[in-house]
Amino acid sequence: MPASKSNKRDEIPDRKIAHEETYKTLYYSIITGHFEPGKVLTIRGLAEQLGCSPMPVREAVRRLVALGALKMRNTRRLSVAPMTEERFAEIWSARVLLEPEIAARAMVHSSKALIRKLQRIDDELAQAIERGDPDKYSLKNWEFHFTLYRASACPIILRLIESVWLQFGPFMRLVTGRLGTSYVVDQHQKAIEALKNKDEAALREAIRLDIQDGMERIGMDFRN
Amino acid sequence: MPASKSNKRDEIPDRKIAHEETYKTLYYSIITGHFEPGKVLTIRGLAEQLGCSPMPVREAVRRLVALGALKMRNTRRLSVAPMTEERFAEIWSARVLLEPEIAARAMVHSSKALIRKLQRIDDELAQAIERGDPDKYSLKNWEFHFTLYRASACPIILRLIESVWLQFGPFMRLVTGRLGTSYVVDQHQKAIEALKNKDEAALREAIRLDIQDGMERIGMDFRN
DNA sequence: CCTTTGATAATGTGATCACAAATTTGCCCA
DNA sequence: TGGGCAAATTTGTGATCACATTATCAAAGG
Repeated sequence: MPASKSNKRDEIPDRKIAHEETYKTLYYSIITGHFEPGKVLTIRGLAEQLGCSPMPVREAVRRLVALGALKMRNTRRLSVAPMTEERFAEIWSARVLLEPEIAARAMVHSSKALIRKLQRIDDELAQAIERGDPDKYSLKNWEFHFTLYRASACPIILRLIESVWLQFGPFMRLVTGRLGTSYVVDQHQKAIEALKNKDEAALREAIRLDIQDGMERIGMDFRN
Repeated sequence: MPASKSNKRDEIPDRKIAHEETYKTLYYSIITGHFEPGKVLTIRGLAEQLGCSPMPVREAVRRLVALGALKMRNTRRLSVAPMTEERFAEIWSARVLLEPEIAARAMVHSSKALIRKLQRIDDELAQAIERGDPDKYSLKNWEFHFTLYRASACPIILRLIESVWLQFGPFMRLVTGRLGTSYVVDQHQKAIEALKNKDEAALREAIRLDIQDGMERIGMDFRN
């Protein structure tokens, strides 16, 4: 403990807190589409599944309800947020509103290291598509977007986008099943190119089209 | 219980749930600026203050942390979200991004009843300014915006805006003190006019300017 | 065979207790 | 008088129990 006045910042690595770990587990499960929309959950059930007491699950669930990922009905029934056509359209709008903007802000802080990282993630994503691995596809797609968005250094807007992703994540489960049946232009590559060229308009457009492609593919499944 | 098949919808009025009531209480306190940014809070302290056990407070706090209103440091220290210049600028951006958009969507569902309601709220707001009542001013300003935004029938985007307001709410406390010292153009009236005329561009601009006025007044206090 | 109606099981909620970690206090020493 | 160290308090976290309410399901009734 060299400095006493400047070291008041709490930079403790990260203690293992059960409800935090529980939250992360549920977070990734939801955002990569492992939960079916509307699926009924129970706190005790999740606790047993995760090997902990109901207490940490209660707190993690409360956070996810606050973000709109889960829904707690007034009949004391917990479920994954269901999807309706209205919700779907609104999520789409919110994504188009927020994500091109944060991508543009990320470009300011762009670096060669970031571009390499994004390229590597997109390579792995392409592999996942080839191999027909929907779980890995979802994960890598999430990684690509949030690696880019995090570079923006806009934590508040990032949190808003996280909330939106948590709400349509369960819906991706329905689309990942028919992965690879329809070829899509790789907007991620266009985004990387735009980053290299420092072309903000092109980046915004690439993100917007990527959202459109993804949501249209989900939307196909939605109307059945 | 007349219909059995159609009445499966759970329209139970609203049971009194302690942690829900606690959340609402804290929500209004934060969003109307009753809490100082960075102020240290304790779960037990709030529980005693609200006259309940720590349990409901824990759940309410967890929700508010998820929305960015409160901050839980890894040293187990709970506080109102502090403010920095970067956070302030980002909140401003998020507001300009989201609020004119949702206002425009509200115009589609606009009605004479809505316009009357907004006019009444703005009258009360003007009274609050005259009387130098900062608490009522904050409340009525919140009422005005969210009454308008709720009319958009966009619950997801509305939740995002709620999250943003919860994050700059505590900061309003610093500005409401010098209420009335500087005259500002009433952008609310321009917004109401735009609603009457179904002029989307004018409504967007009124909301944008209202945000700008408000944030600039807050920003003045911020740099001292 | 379908609907209704009991009883039974399961669930979210709230309270209380135990504990480790962090903060605060108070004392001592230079 | 000022700064550092250790005791004592406070705090968030996790577990467990009790309870009102809701969902589940089998049996009775039409």
